[in-house]
Amino acid sequence: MEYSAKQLQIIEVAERLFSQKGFAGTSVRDIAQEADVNVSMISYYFGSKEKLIEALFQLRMSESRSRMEVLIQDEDLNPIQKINMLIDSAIDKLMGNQCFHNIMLREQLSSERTPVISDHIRKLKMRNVELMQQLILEGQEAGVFRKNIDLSLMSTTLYGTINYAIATQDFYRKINNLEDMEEEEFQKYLKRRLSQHLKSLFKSTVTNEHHIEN
Amino acid sequence: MEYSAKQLQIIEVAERLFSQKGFAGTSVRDIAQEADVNVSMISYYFGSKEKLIEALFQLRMSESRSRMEVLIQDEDLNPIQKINMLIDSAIDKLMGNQCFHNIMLREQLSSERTPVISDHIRKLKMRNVELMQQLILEGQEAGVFRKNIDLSLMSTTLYGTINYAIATQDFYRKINNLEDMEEEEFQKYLKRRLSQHLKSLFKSTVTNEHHIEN
DNA sequence: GATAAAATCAAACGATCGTTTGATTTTTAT
DNA sequence: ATAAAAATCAAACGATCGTTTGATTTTATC
Repeated sequence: MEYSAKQLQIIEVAERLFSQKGFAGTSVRDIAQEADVNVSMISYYFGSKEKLIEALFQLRMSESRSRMEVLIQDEDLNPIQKINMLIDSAIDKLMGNQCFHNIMLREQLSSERTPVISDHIRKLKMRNVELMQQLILEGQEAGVFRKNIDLSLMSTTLYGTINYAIATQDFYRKINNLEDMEEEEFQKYLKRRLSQHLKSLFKSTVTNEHHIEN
Repeated sequence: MEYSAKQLQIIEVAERLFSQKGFAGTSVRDIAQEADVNVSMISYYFGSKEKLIEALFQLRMSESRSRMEVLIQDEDLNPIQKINMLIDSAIDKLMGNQCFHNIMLREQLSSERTPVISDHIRKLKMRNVELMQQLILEGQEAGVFRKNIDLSLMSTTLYGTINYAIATQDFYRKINNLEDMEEEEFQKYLKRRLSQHLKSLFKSTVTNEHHIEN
């Protein structure tokens, strides 16, 4: 599906507003006004408000054809390096599309989801979990990773941490006295800290054998 | 503030519906119907829909007077044991009030928040972060914890992981072939796995010195 | 059991919702 | 230049929104 400049404009405004105020909390008149088009253009172009968010998902999902799948095959990288690449790739993707991933997280919190959208999300999550599973199994076979790792919870920690960090970034700014930092600089800073933090977390967890008391 | 049985009934129904469909996605008529009261009773008791969700926050926040603060002082526990207690306490709290914490997470995703509510959330998060900070500093002074730990990102990982695990629990069920498990049993199972996972994560990260390449 | 207060209700309020209509303008194709 | 197609618009549609009204019933107080 190809979209005209006007259509893309509508989609992008909708993305921002859905992210800020939620789907139900955003009216088509809000979108029309900020996108500088007539209200009726939304139904005219997309059919309905519901179809609009589906178009947004369709578009963003089609863009996310990840380069990870091929990079993962690289023989020159050791398991830890591959995991680190996966972490940075996830950080880049989520922090580079904060509005969209905010919407996606909101969708996952809802119990009344559109089948079309939840299918998209399920497929994407499946890909992510399988990717990490493949990487960790590789590391285990190479003998560098410990055996008893909860694969799906490792994914949960990766995406849960990034999502939550993005959701609470204002709070992070405040308690770390970074309120004077320029927005762009702060984004870079947060990315770097997240990267260090998650790599440290994953490396030590995945490589060290140890038992948990209690 | 004291609430009658009817008022509590309304609050509890509202909590469930806000959790399932979001605040804007839930109508006062939905709430009234499921709570088996007349629509006007919501304005009559709480003043408005907005005041209703504020009452919900007020109530749940007042209940959450954590026992952690005192248990943390226990001299007989070593730093790791205290961290483990903090983890289990967080899991219990979030998984025991999934609806409310779902709403709270949604609020944090919104940029147009009610000041009353975002104040409550900020205060709660501050408490949590300070608690973990205190524990980790204690471990560092005792010489068992490494020095370069991103304190606020440890909190982010703890709450981000639990929140995301709850949000995606259906997916977790599916990929781990647990679809036949009874709901109650699954909740216990997820709690146990989360506990093991997070304790393993924290212990290895917090105790082992190592540098991160890249 | 009379009186006041609290609770409950159906109905209606004005506002806003997503969507459609039908006329008009702009663009495209011949 | 002309006809067809696409885009744009103000206006209106019916539905639903949160809230209020005013009458009625229930409960509490003496």
